[in-house]
Amino acid sequence: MTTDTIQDPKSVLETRFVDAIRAALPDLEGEVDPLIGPSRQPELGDFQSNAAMPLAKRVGMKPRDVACAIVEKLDVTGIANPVSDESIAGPGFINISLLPEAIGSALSAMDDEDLGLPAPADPETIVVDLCGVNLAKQMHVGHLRSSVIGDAIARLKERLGHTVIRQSHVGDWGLPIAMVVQRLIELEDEGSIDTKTISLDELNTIYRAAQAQCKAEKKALDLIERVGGHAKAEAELEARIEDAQRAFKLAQERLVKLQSGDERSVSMWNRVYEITMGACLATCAALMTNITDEHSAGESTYREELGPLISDLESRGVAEIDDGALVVKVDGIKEPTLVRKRNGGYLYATTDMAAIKRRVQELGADQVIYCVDARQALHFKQVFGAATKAGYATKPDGTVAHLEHAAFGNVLGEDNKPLKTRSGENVKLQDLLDEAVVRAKQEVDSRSADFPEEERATIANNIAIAAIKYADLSTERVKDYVFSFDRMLAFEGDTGPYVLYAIARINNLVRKARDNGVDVESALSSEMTLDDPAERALALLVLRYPTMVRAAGENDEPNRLCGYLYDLASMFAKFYEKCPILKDGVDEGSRDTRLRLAVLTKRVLEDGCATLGIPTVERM
RNA sequence: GCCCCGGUAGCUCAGCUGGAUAGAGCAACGGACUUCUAAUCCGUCGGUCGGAGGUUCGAAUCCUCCCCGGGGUGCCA
Repeated sequence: MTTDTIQDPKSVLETRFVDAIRAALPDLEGEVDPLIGPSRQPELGDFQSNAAMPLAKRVGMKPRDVACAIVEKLDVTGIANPVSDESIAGPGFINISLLPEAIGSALSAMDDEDLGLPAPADPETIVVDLCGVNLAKQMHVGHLRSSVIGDAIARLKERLGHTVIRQSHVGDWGLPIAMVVQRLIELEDEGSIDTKTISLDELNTIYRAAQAQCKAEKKALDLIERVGGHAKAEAELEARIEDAQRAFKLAQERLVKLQSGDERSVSMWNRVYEITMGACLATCAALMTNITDEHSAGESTYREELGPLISDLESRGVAEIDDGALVVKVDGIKEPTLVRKRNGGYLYATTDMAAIKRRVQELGADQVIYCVDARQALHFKQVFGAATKAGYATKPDGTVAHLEHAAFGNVLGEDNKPLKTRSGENVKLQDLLDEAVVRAKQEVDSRSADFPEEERATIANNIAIAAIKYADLSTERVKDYVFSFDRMLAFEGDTGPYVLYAIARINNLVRKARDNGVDVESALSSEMTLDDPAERALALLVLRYPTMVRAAGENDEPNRLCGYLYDLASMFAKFYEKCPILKDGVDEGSRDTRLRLAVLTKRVLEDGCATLGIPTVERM
């Protein structure tokens, strides 16, 4: 960047204001925040400083007098219109109107490869835990959020220049999996299934049957306990219990075989793994998330590490025996973290501690972000506390990694209850995607009948995925949200398709300009002079992009960037209505400025979508 | 019982971490298409920001208590 290009107006104003405040209040000690932000009232200016009010308290003056003193010392040469007492409003807001050429040169400065977001000098290594499917189970809407939000957070961190390692903590180990493996082996021996061709749906059915069997036992035992050994109840349930207990015992034995590397058990487990991951990773691909096999880090991969980890906790006195179980007690957390059951078995907290150890000490994470359901809040609080206490979150250089649970809420149906099918089952994620694509295709077919069939299919697919992801990303993460095809695909208002439409319009504009013989390349490097209010408003919003990406990325809040992209698309639509570009009577200067502004807007929209993992379309 | 998270327009949601008159979309009503793509734009209607106190120049935002909804709470994951 050359010295004569003007930086981001906000940071320039911040420097100027700090200088003015120092000059106006020479006795002031401590930090000074000029509190510069976009104007709340665009008719009064482009930016405002709210610094006078808090400063007034510190120096014991009236806010307005402080504002006057600041204005007197403020030098905005080269960036904004001169300020005076007229610029002060209300209790002491100072309004600033930028010079058109200052906006123009700031835009030119931003119009480079990285769109005003250069790579940081000290990038971090960040592990993002996402997706987290379970063997023998389909992906459902819960995985939608973990995958879509997790991938968006990962992309945001990548966009900020950090090194991201995605980790899918696949539920691929433990008794439930052993039950499926056991059942499959039985069914194979009976000759009633062919494991070479079995589908994930069939596996899922077997999984549920195995689970139900386990639950039947527990329910029966509970019932007997309640009726106090009633002879009739016992007789009625005896057979079922016996059956369930036998299955349970066989599953436990199967788990031991699996753990000891028994050939048939392991090969069946491998088959279950292949089938599940094949289907789930295909869905991840359909969702256009960057989640592949290389990101899978199943619970099974930690199994050899759990024993040594427990020994370590015990020998160093980090964990203690409590009522027969091994627990880690952490100051400030009432509930101790259980890491070993009375019967010697390990728990999910044990595996999660091993995961933290690996992620921090082997993968070198400065930060580990868990994109997991909000109901796990206490679990992660416990695990983070226990792992930190044990030193597993400490890197070899002695720094302690930041562990964070990026929690998300439920996906609800239109009845405001967790989304289920009519028969009360979890909605399969793939079914959800398929339906969205079908609906989008109908819309594209009717609106763009002249496009080739193959292109319409691609457009429909991208619009559907964009609609689903935008809907999932645009609300506050921790809140539940209501899933509605009609709303997200309505193509009206605050939706993914609306943002894509703005991009498509700009592409069309450029295409048309070329057709009209406009020298687009030279227009895109022309001097920009912004006169019209709609141009200025759009330009100022474009300039906020780097700040918005940082805010969204640093706080793990993709919804902020979503909101910005909608605002930008909306502002473009207003600009597009008010500022003709290729129409007759537009002088070349305005045309080139507007064309360049439109194309820069498009680049920001596309970059923002890419940063969130939202696909775009060339035309629609 | 204790802990966590929510409560903003009829509906679905924002609200830039304490700033000026609380904003969008949908729904309702009224306008703008031989058009640089109307999947758009403009206007009207719609609010005791769950309630009550408090903190201060200023509170949807911070602190306390209460009400409502959801979730969690030691040997499942």
